[in-house]
Order: sequence, then C-alpha cells, then structure tokens
Amino acid sequence: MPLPYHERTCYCAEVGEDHVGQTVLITGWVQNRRDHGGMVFIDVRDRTGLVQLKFNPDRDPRSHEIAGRLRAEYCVAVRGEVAARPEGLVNPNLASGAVEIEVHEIDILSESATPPFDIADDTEANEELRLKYRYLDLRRPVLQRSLITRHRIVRAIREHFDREGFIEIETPILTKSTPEGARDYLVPSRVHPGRFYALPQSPQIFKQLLMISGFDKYVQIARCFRDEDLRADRQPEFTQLDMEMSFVQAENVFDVIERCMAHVMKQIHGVDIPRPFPRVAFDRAMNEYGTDAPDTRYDMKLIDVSAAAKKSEFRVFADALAAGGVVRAMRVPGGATMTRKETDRLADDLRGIGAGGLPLVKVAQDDDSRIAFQTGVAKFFTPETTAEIAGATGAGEGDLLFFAAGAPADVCKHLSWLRTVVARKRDLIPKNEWHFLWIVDVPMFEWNADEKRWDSMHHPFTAPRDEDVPLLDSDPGRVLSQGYDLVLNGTELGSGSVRIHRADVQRKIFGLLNITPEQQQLRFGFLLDALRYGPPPHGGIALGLDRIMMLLTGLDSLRDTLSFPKTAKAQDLMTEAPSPVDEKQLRELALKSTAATEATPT
RNA sequence: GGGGCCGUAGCUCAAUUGGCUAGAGCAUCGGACUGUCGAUCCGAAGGUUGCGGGUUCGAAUCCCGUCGGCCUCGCCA
Repeated sequence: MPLPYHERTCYCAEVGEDHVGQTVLITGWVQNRRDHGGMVFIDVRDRTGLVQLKFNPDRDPRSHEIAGRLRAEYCVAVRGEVAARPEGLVNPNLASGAVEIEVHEIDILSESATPPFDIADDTEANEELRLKYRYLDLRRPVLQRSLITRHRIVRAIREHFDREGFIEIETPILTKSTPEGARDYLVPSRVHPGRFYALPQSPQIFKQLLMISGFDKYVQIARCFRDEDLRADRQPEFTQLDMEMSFVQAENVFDVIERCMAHVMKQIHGVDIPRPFPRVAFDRAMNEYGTDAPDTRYDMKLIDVSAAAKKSEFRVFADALAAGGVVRAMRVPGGATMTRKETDRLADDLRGIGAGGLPLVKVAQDDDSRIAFQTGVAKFFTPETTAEIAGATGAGEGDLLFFAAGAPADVCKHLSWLRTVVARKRDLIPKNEWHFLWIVDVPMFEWNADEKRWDSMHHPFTAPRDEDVPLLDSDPGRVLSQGYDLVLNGTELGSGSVRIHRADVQRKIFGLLNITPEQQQLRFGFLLDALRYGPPPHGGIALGLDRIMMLLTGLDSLRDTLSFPKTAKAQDLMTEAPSPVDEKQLRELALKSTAATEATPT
C-alpha cells in the first residue's frame, strides 16, 4: 500500500516536542543524507524548513533499504513516530531540532537527477545557472521566504485599501500604444493586419477614466511593461501598486499612502513608522543631496562652495565657474583615512560616468591648531579660502572633502553618486532605519535642448499648481506641478500627482509639449473626449511593488523578488524567451522580420 | 549605444614571465562504517579552458572578433 501523501499531517519544521510519541506523515525533498552503514539520517525539506529522519536497520529493515537509495532532491512521503532526540544530540539550528522522526514507512514519490547546484541559501552557483534552473533556485529557503513575504505585503496592501473603501479594478493588458515616455512592447493584431496593441506602461489613463466613471477610489496591483534597458532595480515587466482618488488634493493621497506603508511596515517588520512623512521640495533635494531621491539616513550633504572656489588658483574650478557652472563639496567624516588607492579607484569609476576627475583634500590641523588642507588640490587654497571652505562644510581634522565642478546637473550626478558609494563603502548607513519622504514642488517641465521643446517632468496629465497656471504662458520653466514622489532610503518608490481635470488646461499642456491638436486627438482623443463629460478633480500615485519588496526584505536585486525574472538583456534563461517563431505565425500576423541574422525556431 | 568586471570538470575556484599529463574542494559513482547533522574514511570517474580567428616552436594565459552573465552611464513621460 502506497503512503497516502495527500494526508500530510504537518509541515517539516512544524514537527516538534508536542508531537513526541505521535505518528506523523510528512512530504518533502531530500536535503541531505548521512549514511553510517547502519544508522542512516536524512534531512527532509519543505517550504517551512527541515526535519531529520532516522532509519534504524534493526527496527525497520525495509525502510532502511530505501533510505540507502535516496539522493539529493528526491521527492518523498514518510510516516513515522516522532521521538525526542537523545541528550546532547539536539540540533539548535533546526526549528525541529529537538526531535526526529523514526521512519516506519517511506515512499519515493519521484527521483531527482543530480541537481546542477546545491539547494541551500549559501549556494555559490552563479546567477546565470540559477536562472536557467529557476525552479530549483526557488527551492532555496531565501527565495521561498522572499516570495512568501511578497504575498504578505500584497495582502497587507489589499487589507488597507479594502478597509479604506477602495475598489480593485483590473484594466486591459492589450491596449493602445501612446508613444510617449518609454518604448512600448507591441502585440500584433491578427484580425487587423498591420495594427498593434501595446502592453501598458502603466494603467495611467484607464484609472483617470475610472475616476470620470465615478469609481472615486480605485486601486490595482497592476502589471506594467516597458521596453527599456534594465538595471538591478528594473525589469521589463514589473508590478505597480496603482491607486487613484477623486475629489482630493495631494494631502489626501499622502495620507492614504502613508497609512498604507505604515500598515505594511507593521505587518512585515513590526515597526511603527512615524507619520506624516517629511515633505522635501525638489529644489532642496537637488541642492542638498544632488538627487530627487535622497537617502536621509546619513548626512554628507552637498555644500555650494562656488564663492570660495572662485578665489582658488585651481583651473578646473575657475573654468567651471566662468562657464556658469558651480563648485560643490561633500564632507566625508573621518575620510582622511581613505588611501590613495581608494580615492583613485573612486576617481576612475567617476570618470566612467562622465566626470573629469575627483578633486579632494584631506583635513588636518596646522601648528597653531588651525584647519589645514593636505594632499590633492590643497595647494590651490590660501589659508583664508581654506578657512572659508572649512567653515561652510563644517570640515574638521580627520575629514576628507570631495569637490565637483561644472554644470549643476553634472555636479549633482557626480556628487550624489559619490555620496552613495562612499557611504556604503565606509559603512556610514545606519541599519534598520526607514526614511520615507515625499518630494514635492517638482517643476512641471524640463527643457529638451535636442528637440527644442518642453518635456513633462512627470507625465502630461500632471496638474500645475493653481497659482502657477498663469506662468504656463509666460515662463513654463518656472511652473511647479502638483506632482510628487515617494522615496524610501534613497530609492524612488513611485510617483503621482493631482491630475488635470479640465480639457482646456490639458490641451494647453499638450501644446507646450509640442503635441499638435491632430496628434492629441490621435493619441489621447478618448481622454480629451472623456474630460468633456464632467470629470471630477482627481489624483493618485503608482508605487513600484517590486522595489518596495526589495527594500523591505533587504535584497540587492529586483530579480530576487520575482518568481521568474529576466536578465539584463530581457531574456528568460529558463524558457529562452524571447524566441523565434514559425514562419506561419508571422504570416498570420502579416509580419515579416527585417532582422539581419535569420532567427529560426528551435 | 558607452564604461567596468567576469566566463577553466556538474558547481565554486587554482594554474609563476606564454612551457611538463590543466589541479583542488564540493557534488557524482563504487567500497567501508549503527548517533550523524557541511558525517567521516578509502578509491574511481570527470575537461573542445564560452565560441571563432590570429600571433607563437608552444596559448587557459597575448591580440582581434563574437556570444552570454553581472554592475553602471545614457535611456526608463
């Protein structure tokens, strides 16, 4: 009689001292075999953890014989009696370590080929291999925990929004291409040869239409697609916590989201997050941190030292300032201990992202215990300028100052990169702190010099601040929007805005973005039409769920938050997608490849 | 599209200035072993050095190209 594996009594890690003397039936995979010829020990794993099986040839020769045939990752069902382990043989590393199962019956449900890598958290197999065998990688406890945590986060989010009276509504995956922003993933239509659907970059327009429909509070855990180059924190398909509300201003959105994040943090980490989150003006974030997603867990703010730098003899500073640029400094507390090798390495990496070099000084004291600069560009500063810069930056003995000179945007890019890298390297980032903040007062537009037009900073449906509406005609560059970003520990979780709910303002914005009335009608005609029928004021936000996951679980890669992720070249190494297709399929879709190398189906 | 790192046994890594039969640990296979928990001990098998070309008496090593992985800048409204 085969074991009734469908009558499992408990999970592996649940077997404990309460069960001693009871018969249990467990199922799982063979983690490890320790065969003493006589006594055999097998660890069995399921998604809860491990339990040790004991096979005694004197007690049960038949099971013992099967135990000898077991290999890693065999799938088994086991029935036996739970026994307390003898004195001194308890394994404190196992949840079930106080007990073991004396096996009476065991079935091999299926055998396993030798796995290409060890199924263990500390496996050293490289990611390429693990992605190819993702189903095995997902047996590793660390990834199982990750996906289970993801489930709990999503559940907490749904709990919150349900309690708040939000309606979860699904929006189309096959939709209309609106060639703005990111590249679309296109899907050819068979029924309409030569026409294409696009996969949504976000449900943005649909959720606005739902507001016009009167749904008032919308939420969706929405899959989104963008055909752009990838990063550790970017995948071609990703999930957004997408929400929208009617009859609200930004503060209402902040309030709902802050309480949502607080609820999630409480559920996942048991911590209370202080509310309200700080509101940081875009301008201030750029000045103090050089980025619109500042990590405020540590200091090292950027300080403008243009005035003092002007008096130095250093050509790089002089040239930058003459060209209308700025000079900023960043103080690294205790940074004077950094070696030449370390700072050279930083300079090299910095050159890799477009910087000319890395001016720096180390801070010491002279004989009169006055601040003195050493090494690097120290020789270009008089004692007076030294004192001025030291005063502005708060530099003291043992510190190090990095400088950057040039156009403000470049200086911000280089110093904020440096700030993050140095903070990480020197372990200046406090652990277990959660710094949420809102970036507000974001400019409406940025000037696109190539195309000679304004671009939306957020997206073209973002409303300008009411008081700035007159500036739309006179000075668009100074218009601030009602857009906002949510930032956690230096990562942008997402952004949103109060939307334009008037067709005339929407048309004016499209005009500034150089979208002709014809193009407006072609791309967004349905939205402009809808805005004619009594649209409510509305606003919302979309947060990257995968990034939330990454930050909350301390993972370094977005891939580890997903069940079946893609590589940096957007390939799935397991399924080998994307793949060539049959000529017949292409014909049906009225498609013909122009690819230089002929891809053939495999 | 640009920059950086990487690719040697199933896995993780070695291999001196270019030089002898490309080694080790783990895994695998065989044997021994009745309290292990990374079991231990003995033995065996395991290689187109990602792929293609070049330089050389001789290439894992040097050069060119290419494929793939990771990080990153651009890009991602």
